[in-house]
Amino acid sequence: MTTEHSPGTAGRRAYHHGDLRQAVLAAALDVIASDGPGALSLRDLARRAGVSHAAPAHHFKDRTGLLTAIAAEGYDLLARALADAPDLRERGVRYVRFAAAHPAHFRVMFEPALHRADDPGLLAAKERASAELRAGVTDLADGAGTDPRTTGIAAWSLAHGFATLLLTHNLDEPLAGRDPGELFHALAGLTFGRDGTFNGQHRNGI
Amino acid sequence: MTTEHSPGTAGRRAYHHGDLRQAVLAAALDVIASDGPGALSLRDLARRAGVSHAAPAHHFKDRTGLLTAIAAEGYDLLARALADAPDLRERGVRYVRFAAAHPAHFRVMFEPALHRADDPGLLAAKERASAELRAGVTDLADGAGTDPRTTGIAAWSLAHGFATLLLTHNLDEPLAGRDPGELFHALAGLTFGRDGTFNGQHRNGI
DNA sequence: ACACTCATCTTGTCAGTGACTAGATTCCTC
DNA sequence: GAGGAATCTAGTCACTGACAAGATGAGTGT
Repeated sequence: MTTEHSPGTAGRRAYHHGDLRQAVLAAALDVIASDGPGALSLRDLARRAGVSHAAPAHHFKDRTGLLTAIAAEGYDLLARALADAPDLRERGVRYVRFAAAHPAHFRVMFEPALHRADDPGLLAAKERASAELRAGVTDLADGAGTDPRTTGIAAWSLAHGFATLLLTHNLDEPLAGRDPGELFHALAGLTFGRDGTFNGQHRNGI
Repeated sequence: MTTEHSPGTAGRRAYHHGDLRQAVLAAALDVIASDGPGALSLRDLARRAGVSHAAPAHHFKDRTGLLTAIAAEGYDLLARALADAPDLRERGVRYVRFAAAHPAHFRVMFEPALHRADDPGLLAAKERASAELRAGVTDLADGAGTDPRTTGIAAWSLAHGFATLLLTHNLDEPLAGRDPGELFHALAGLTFGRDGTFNGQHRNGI
């Protein structure tokens, strides 16, 4: 239960948890993924970790601090997941896979009311993820006359909408157990070409 | 403040509020739209309406009941907003406009953890909205060999993602005060043809 | 006018929660 | 091994959601 940080004190409950921050984060992700951020209780997380009710506050200041840390971690994971994607379509697939693999992070990231918007760590991670998203679109700025900005919003909307509907169980029936990434890959083929450009550009370019 | 239900008792505070249900609903939508569902407090809503802290419970049973009522009302409003749309593209625009006009409803609708999933009223309203969404896609089932089901998910994802990003303030900068509906109209033109079919169908059909 | 019933609202209460404070314990570094 | 910083405990306060019991008023039939 409580991790013993020193072998010598085996049997006696350690005063220090060892890695309370990680334990609280992990428990919080569990709760959020299954019951949403509203079901989060700092005292419950403390109980799960086997520490007093006020212990988590030292690591995260308050509830908002915990959620801010989760959001920042989420943006960081997303940025890393998107890096080095070959084209826009694959980037979208990775976006969807990220949401499926880290549902708690994803939900908290896109609920601004939950975190401290001016947190430096959050802002930095968000900027990294944002840069990765933008990078995916500039690849196709060489195309026809369509505004790349608008195109980027379209691509982001498609992936984000799919991910959101997935997490809110609105695609459970159509998926029927299939891999969400595969379905999105197929679906993106209807709107994006294999080379990562919009079909509309080709059509307009003819 | 408190509506007097009888002219004779003017000046004396009425024992009955008059329309507490509507007052609580309206206040709840205000709070949710500005600070999210997590900031909802039944006692605060009661205070705003000028009634005792337990009065709202009679109308909504509990917190979940209140949110379920909001979700049901939202699905009902959405179904009505989508009805009689000329084509899929316009249906998408209306979907986005609905989210912008009823942000609180929209947020609660797509957070299943907040409502009682087996509520009959909710299920009925949800089915009405779902039927309207499906109706928009069957219009283009006459097209080429692409799976209409997949096409429907793509269209829904695009509109839903745009709406979600809009409400989470991720499109504030690109929009810069412009009408979200207009931007989505333009954006949908990149993926849907003017007649409400996917560009990809034409391309494949050539 | 009267009794009956039901919906609505009030008052009182309970356990659980987030935030804060002061103090105890342990770790780390010099 | 001493001092300081990090981590955790214990106690408290205001607030919240949920529940129960009772008060008030509206509507209805006679």
